[in-house]
Amino acid sequence: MIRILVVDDERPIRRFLNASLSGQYTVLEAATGEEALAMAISGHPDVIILDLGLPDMDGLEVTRRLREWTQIPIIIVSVRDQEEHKIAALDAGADDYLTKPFGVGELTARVRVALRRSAHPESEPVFQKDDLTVDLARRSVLKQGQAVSLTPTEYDILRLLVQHAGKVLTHEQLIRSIWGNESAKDEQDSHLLRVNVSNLRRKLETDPSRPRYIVTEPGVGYRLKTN
Amino acid sequence: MIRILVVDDERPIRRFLNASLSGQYTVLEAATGEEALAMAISGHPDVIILDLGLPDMDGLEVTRRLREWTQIPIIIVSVRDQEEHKIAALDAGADDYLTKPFGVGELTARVRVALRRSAHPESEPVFQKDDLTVDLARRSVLKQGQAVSLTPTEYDILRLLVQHAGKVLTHEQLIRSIWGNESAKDEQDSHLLRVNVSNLRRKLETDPSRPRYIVTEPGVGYRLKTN
DNA sequence: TGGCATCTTGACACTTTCTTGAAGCCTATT
DNA sequence: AATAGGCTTCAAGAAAGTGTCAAGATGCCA
Repeated sequence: MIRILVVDDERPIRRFLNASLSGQYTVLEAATGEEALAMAISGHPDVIILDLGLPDMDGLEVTRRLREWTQIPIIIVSVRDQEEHKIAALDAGADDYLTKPFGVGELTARVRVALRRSAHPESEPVFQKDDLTVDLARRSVLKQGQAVSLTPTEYDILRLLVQHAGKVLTHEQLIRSIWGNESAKDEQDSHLLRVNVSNLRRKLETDPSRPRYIVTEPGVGYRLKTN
Repeated sequence: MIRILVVDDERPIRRFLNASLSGQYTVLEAATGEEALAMAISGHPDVIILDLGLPDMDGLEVTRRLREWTQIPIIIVSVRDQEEHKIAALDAGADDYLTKPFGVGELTARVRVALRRSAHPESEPVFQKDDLTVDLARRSVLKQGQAVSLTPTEYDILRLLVQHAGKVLTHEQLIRSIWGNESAKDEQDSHLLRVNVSNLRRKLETDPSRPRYIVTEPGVGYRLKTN
């Protein structure tokens, strides 16, 4: 049975959507952003219907957090009708945006569209090599089974490396992804990147001077070794 | 350049959409269903924006005909606001449905969503001969399965050779591509190129004095042997 | 407000790569 | 066989890139 995660803080709406969908799908529910993120991992939904107005976390943030590790279709459902909200949500990684109130028929039609496309199998969002494990879904990094605590910037770098494991990420790609799209060729940013990679290696590598995981591609960038 | 096919029978609307999109995309236009189907074949669009109200053929029919042979994303744009129209279009194979009037920002955002999804299948150009493997996507070079580390300049030369495998690259072409467009016929640069090719061969060839991969075309340039 | 973690910047040592000159090697031609 | 022109190799100083430490900023939370 196809599984749909409904995220909305208002109980009546969850009940309504549940009733509308449960005939054809297995419906999971979440009332907060944190719950949504947890359910997305444990519940293995095939589609997520997400309200933007959550009590603990903005829906946009939930979308971004999900997109750090999964391509599960996200259909935004919101009372906010302004164009900029729609654009922001779609660019944050959402697949569709429906303004409340909407017809159940249209919603299910858009769910069908999302499901039609997501027949693609995708790789596990987990990186494993030797004694290092990175689970993007859980945001956990383990070294010899021990949790490693990374700063947000360090985690961002590691996440990008994991998402492109085996491939070289150029300095520019990393800098753009982490500090924004502007800064093109700033020596200061490159330095900042090197410092962060150095810190990251100190936490992850057994011997930071001879990296096994994050290897330098001189003059180009960094790469996460897959073997 | 990414190509978008705009299908609408009203000239002003086509012009408007063309003006809105042509900054970032190549815009193709069609005014009728027949034209749309023909353009979808000949124009190789990456996205189709389709009005439902066409003079010769219903937009739904166009959608179905397109879906008989292609998965190009179709974004419906229509004045019809009733839910059953939306459902019918989405179930006919459309990816999205926007009701006129709509904001250009939202349209382009939804175009980006469509493109984001279809961007995935990337062909990875790989050069393989005997015990040498060059994977441009991963930026990896393998000799007998062993990773070979190249300097940026060496890799640049090899990349160019791989991209034109089998063909001769003149000294001038190589020098221009690697060190910039100025230096035309400088003996110093030619020497520099020879030194780098020599270093490259030392790393790649089993017997650098009798190259199997990078062969010299005397007086002309270098060539990567394909067989 | 102070404490805390993180971010940012600067300084410096270190490593790799680039560039250049010199010398030797092929190969075709006479 | 000698020669000339282009090609290859080697070596070393110059230039560029990289890693690390540590001291200010900055921002956040209690």
